[in-house]
Amino acid sequence: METPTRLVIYEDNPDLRAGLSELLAHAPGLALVGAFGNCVQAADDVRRLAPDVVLMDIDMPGCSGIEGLRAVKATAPTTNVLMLTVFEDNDRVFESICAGADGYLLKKTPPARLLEAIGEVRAGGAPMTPAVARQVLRLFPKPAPVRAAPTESLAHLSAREQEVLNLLVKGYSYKMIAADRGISIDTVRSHIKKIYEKLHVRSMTEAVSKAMREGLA
Amino acid sequence: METPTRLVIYEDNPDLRAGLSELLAHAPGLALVGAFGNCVQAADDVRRLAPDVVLMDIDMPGCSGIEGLRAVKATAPTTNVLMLTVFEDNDRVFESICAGADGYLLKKTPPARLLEAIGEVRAGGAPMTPAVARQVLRLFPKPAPVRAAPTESLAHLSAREQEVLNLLVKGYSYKMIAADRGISIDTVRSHIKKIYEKLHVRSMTEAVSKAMREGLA
DNA sequence: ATTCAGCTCACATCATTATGCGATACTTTC
DNA sequence: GAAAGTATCGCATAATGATGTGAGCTGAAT
Repeated sequence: METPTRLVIYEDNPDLRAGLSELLAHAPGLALVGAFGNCVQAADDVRRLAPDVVLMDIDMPGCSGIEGLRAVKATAPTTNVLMLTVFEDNDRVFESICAGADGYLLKKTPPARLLEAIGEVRAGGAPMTPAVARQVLRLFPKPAPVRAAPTESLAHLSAREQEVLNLLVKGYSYKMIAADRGISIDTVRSHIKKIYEKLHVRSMTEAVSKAMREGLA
Repeated sequence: METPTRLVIYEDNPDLRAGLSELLAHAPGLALVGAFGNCVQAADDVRRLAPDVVLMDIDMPGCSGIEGLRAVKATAPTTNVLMLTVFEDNDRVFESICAGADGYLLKKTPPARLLEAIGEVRAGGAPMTPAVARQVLRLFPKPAPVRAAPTESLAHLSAREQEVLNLLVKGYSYKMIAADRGISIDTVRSHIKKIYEKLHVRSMTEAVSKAMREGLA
């Protein structure tokens, strides 16, 4: 490790930025070459400073970290970008991943782990907080194979209810479900009523939409 | 955490199985309730032993760990399954994820980290070796373009029709769509009729299901 | 032994959807 | 300039869905 890893930080909170800079500037094998409070000039910064790794806060006012991520990746695709966030927000995890983030850490990550993560990403890994990793797995499109581990809300459904919901997703009507399962249409009604309660929806369409979004693809 | 975490191990190598058992049997907060050399009876084992967490070796002769994973998830979807492997093989990572694995660790993972991972998965996380995480991320951006280009059938819809279909997917009723777009409910009917013709469906649910499958996620 | 959750069924009533038929008007295309 | 496609609206009827209330049966959990 002769040449140190060139590092750039984006973090809007001045205190936190100072803290991170302090920590990382003196770490062996690292060279902190820039620390910014916003990422409006990210493309420029990256071109000029040629960092190996970028730490990008995702929750920044004005220009969000995701835009910053896109700018960095558009300018220098090989730069490794680690996203930092306080939230485990589903949407942003997804967006970040689609935009090519190389890792995703919560801000509460201890400093030692942060240094470790920088090493890992340089070694071709993708450091992730386990909680985030779980979300990533959930987001994962589940094509042909057997689906398992339905999402939370879907998990409260009884076996029969999940069965009925599956048929709804296939476009079955009450009548068809009753015929298919050999039960009365009133029983189907009963199941569907419970499904609605549990999923907090009020129509078949909502139920189908929710079910598919939550993994019953 | 009064009740210990019930644990089951699948690992074909007797030495390694013994080692793991030794390690985990005496760990605080853990109760090792089973250790098997193959997973042909996985469904049965899980039903009988009701484990909270399963450690599944992915490289087993006869019945692969992925089949074991599927069996476990099919029998008890809430059981957390951690996959263990020596290889960072892309296909198997992918298959495991699709089958609902809750974590993915390399066998060279130090024992301490393994214990940590069990805790993490119980806490709703998805522990992953960084190298595996990277692969998972790589698998991601690819499905995205698929979604970006709506399938043929969806493309035949006029702008207005796609608009209406989008609202259907959000769970809107005819009435709500009419209000939202400032058009009469009969116009909504008219649009929806055409949508049905073009998509070859006969109900809102079918339309929603088809729309979501074909990219309107 | 009792409670509780899930599965089953019934009846009633109102709201919403599905479908057919028809009409006017505007654009784009041939 | 006619034809084709889109967007708009109206009316009517039959089918389906949404919701409430109530109730018997089972098996698992306490």
